Amino acid sequence: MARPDQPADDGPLDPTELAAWRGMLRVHARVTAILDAQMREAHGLTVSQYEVLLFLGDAPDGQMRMADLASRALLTRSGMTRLVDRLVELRYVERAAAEGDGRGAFACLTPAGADALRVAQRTHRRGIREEFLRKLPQSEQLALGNAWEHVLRD
Amino acid sequence: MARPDQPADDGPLDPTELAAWRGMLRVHARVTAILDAQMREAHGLTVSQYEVLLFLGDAPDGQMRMADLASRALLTRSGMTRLVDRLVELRYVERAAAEGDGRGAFACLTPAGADALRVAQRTHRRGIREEFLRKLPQSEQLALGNAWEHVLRD
DNA sequence: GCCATGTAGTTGCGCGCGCAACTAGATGGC
DNA sequence: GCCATCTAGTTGCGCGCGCAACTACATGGC
Repeated sequence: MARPDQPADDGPLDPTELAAWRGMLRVHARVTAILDAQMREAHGLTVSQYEVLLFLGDAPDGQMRMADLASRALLTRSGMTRLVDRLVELRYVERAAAEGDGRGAFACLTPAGADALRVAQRTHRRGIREEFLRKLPQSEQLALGNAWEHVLRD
Repeated sequence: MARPDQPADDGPLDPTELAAWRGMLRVHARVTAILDAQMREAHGLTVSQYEVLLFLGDAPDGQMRMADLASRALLTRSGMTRLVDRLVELRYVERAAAEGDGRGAFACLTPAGADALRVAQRTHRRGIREEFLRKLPQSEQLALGNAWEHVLRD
C-alpha cells in the first residue's frame, strides 16, 4: 500500500531539501573554482598546495609528518608525496628524516615558503570573504556553523 | 596606522567565519565521497554519470544537446564528450544527429538507461537523506537554502 | 634473538577532468 | 554568392588524485 503521508526515504526531494542540498553543491563548485583560479594566477599554487603551506606555518618549527599533512589536507599519503614533491621543486618546502623513526619524514617550511605563505594567505582570505562570507550576515554564518556541526557529529 | 576596530578584509578569519567556511568544505568532501562510493559500488556509475542520466530522464523525449548537458552538469564540452562515451559503452545512452543543425548531437536515454536511472536514483536520494538531510531539522534546511540564495545571487 | 605483523612513505598505473587546437557546419555582411 | 566569423563537438595532452603494490623500518609475542 502506498503511504503518501509517510514519504519513502528514497522518494523525490521536496523543495526545501533540494534547495539545501543543490545549493551547497553549486556554492561549493563556484567558490572553489574562483579561489583556485585566483591562487593559481596570483601565486602559481593550487589551493591544496597553499593549504599545506598553511598547515606547516601553524605547526611548531614549521614542520609536520607526511601522514599528518595528508590527513589534515584530506588527501591520501600518495597524493601528499606528490604534492610535497612539487613544493620542494618550488623551494617552498624541504624534506627531513625523522630522528628516532627511520621510516618517517618531515616536510619543513623554508623561509621562501614562509614568504609565499604570507602573501598567498592574503589572497585566499580576501577571496573567501569576497565570494562567500561577504554575502552572508553574521546570523547566517552562525546558522551554517551549527548546521555543519550537526552533519559532522556522529 | 593599524585600525583594529576595522578589520582588514585579508586578516585572520574569526571563529564564526571559520566555522561557516571550513564546515562547508568538510561536509562537502565527506558527503560527496560517500555518495560517490555508493553509486560506484551499487551501480558502477560516477555521480556525474548518474546526473547526466537524471537530466536526460527529465528532458522531453529523454534527449538533450551535448552543450546543454555540459552546462547543467558543470562540466566542459570535452568532459561531457568523454562522459557520454562511457554511457554509450554501457548502452545507457545513444547519440543522434540533430536534424537541421549538422554540427549538433543529441544524447538520448535508452530503455536500459531509464531502468538504470530509476534504480540509481533510489540509491542517491537515500544517500543524500542519510548522510546530509537526516541530520538537519527543517528549520536548518530552510536556513541553508536562504544562505545559498544569498551567495549565488549576484 | 627471531619472526609476524603493523606503519610511513614512495611508486606504477589508471581515471576524470580542463585547456587548447582542430573539424565541420552555421551565420551574417556585403 | 562569398568569405570572415562564430558555434558544436571531438581529440591530444597534461595535471591532480586514489588504489594497490612495494620498500624500509618499528614493534610485540615468544
